[in-house]
Amino acid sequence: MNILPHTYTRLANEAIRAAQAAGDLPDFTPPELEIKPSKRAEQGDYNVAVMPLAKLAKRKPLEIAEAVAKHIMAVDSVGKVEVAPPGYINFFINEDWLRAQTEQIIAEGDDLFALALGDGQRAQVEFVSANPTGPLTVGRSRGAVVGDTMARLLEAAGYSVQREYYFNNAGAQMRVLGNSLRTRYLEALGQSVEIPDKADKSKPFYHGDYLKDLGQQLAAERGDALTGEDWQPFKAYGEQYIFEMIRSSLQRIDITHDNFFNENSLYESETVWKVLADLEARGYVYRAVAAEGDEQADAPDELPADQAVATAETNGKGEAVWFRSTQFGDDKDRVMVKSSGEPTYTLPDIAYHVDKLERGFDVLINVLGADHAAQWKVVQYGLRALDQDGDKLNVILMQLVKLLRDGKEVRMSTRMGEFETLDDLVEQTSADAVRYFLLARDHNSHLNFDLDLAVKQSNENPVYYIQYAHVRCAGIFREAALRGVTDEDADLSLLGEAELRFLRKAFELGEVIELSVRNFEPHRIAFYALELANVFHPIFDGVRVLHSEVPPEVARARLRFYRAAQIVFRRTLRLMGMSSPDHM
RNA sequence: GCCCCCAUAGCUCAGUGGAUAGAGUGUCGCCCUCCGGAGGCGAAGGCCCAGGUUCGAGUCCUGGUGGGGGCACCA
Repeated sequence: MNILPHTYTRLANEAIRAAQAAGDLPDFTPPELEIKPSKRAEQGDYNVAVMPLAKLAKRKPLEIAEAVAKHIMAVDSVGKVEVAPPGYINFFINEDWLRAQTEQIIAEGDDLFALALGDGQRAQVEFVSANPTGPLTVGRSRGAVVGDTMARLLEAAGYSVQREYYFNNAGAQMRVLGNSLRTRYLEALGQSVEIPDKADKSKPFYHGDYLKDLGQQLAAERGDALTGEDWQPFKAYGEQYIFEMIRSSLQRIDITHDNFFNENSLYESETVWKVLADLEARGYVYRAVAAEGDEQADAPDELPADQAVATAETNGKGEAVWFRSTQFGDDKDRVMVKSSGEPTYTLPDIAYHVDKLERGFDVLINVLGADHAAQWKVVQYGLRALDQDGDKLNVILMQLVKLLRDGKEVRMSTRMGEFETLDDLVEQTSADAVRYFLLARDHNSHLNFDLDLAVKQSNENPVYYIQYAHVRCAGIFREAALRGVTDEDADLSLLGEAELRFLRKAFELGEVIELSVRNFEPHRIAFYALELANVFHPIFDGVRVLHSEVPPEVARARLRFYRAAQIVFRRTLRLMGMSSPDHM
């Protein structure tokens, strides 16, 4: 399907050169102009300002616009071209052409506006990537929805997309999980156990109810067979169970990953050490007690005694291996290998992205929470240090989700067991509502998820307004079938102004997909869907099909139009991972 | 203290350097006997402050103010 502003942009730029060739404009090297959608009907459907050319051409903008407009070639999709002061060229869509596009929309069906931007390139979206320590939180859910929608849009734009989930099942977190589950298991067996206080940070423990449930399940299945075991079998059991939980939660909102990547495999393949050696060979690594140039890195004397002890224990005073990330613009160098000999998460993180690039992806997208803002930069510095194309790595950095209940913020912590899960949200609203609400926000904006509103509002929120448009289309076809009315051999020239308004909006879908993909802004589709519904409903009110005063040939044309409209809504909803109901 | 993000209608938020800044929701008023009531029409109501760049700034830059996040040999 044609992306109109592309066509118009090409026409405008060709016209400038044609005007120069004809002597209507002086010779100068013109910058590429870009046609943009108009805000008002009298300004055409798309327009461009030629003011930037005024200095180069040494002419008044209006004269330039007139000279350019004169040379714009006639093509099917352009109705007329007008010039407006102080220097705009306004393009009006050819309405006959637009009416005829109804057939094109129907022909494309579920592949409506499949673009060739990606040209078969391989893209990878990494998202969710939560370690298996508990159910998915609301914040992770936002990343899940944003990541999956981004993947759908990339597919629509012609990329071959892989959805990946990165996890670590070996760290201290997982040991805490194993120990926590062990405690719950013993508790379930009736043994007296000590549950650490939630506020006591020196005794890490996962307090969530899901581990109580799991402990009981384990006790029921295995009796007291595991009482002699340490944390490890519990960790293994918990990990497996929690991954199942996460997977099924994601499935409820129609999200499936193609690949689960275990951080540990980077050690098994020794990629981690190869990357470190490579960095060292390139001179970006040094061994030191503190970062170079950091004079007050160790001043334990100034710390209170108890903290000084803790620092000595956890930090040691030995040499660590540092990455000279400051050479790439970082605030400070980063530790890659602790003095204990154990890598920090930064080293495998860089190795992981080296691995991704080695797997041949052309575009990498990571969906991360804002708390990882500093971290991904280090990864990019690492890639650059290794002479890899760090620019292939793109990040959708989401601001955090604030959950509101009774107008108050709900503080959340997985470890405290205090959080709303993705499942909670789905149960309280619906999968469609969760997807829409978590998507319909710019990633740079904080997202306030008001639970009361989401629950209470479910009868009058945008989700239903959008889906209702699809329902209404389906309804007409049900009724038409009963009355024996069909849309075969429709004369589309009978479509009126109202239908054209919708077709114009429908044509913006291609631009929305393109902008979403180009700027990694999947939220655009959510706002577009609402705009589309806003255009649709008033039209539906007036443009009737099965009405006694509507002549049969008009009814036929309108029915054809609603078939196309239904396809646009289904496609749009599908791109958001939402259902397209026929009844409500 | 340093770094990043945000500030637009009562509330929640869109807005690609271009012409007269848009939705949803809330409030108020009105409409609909035939495929709709989870509907339609209308009204009131807004770019945090101060400079700057530009032919043109909600959008870019600088400095404030207010809010969120990050600044580990944790992940």
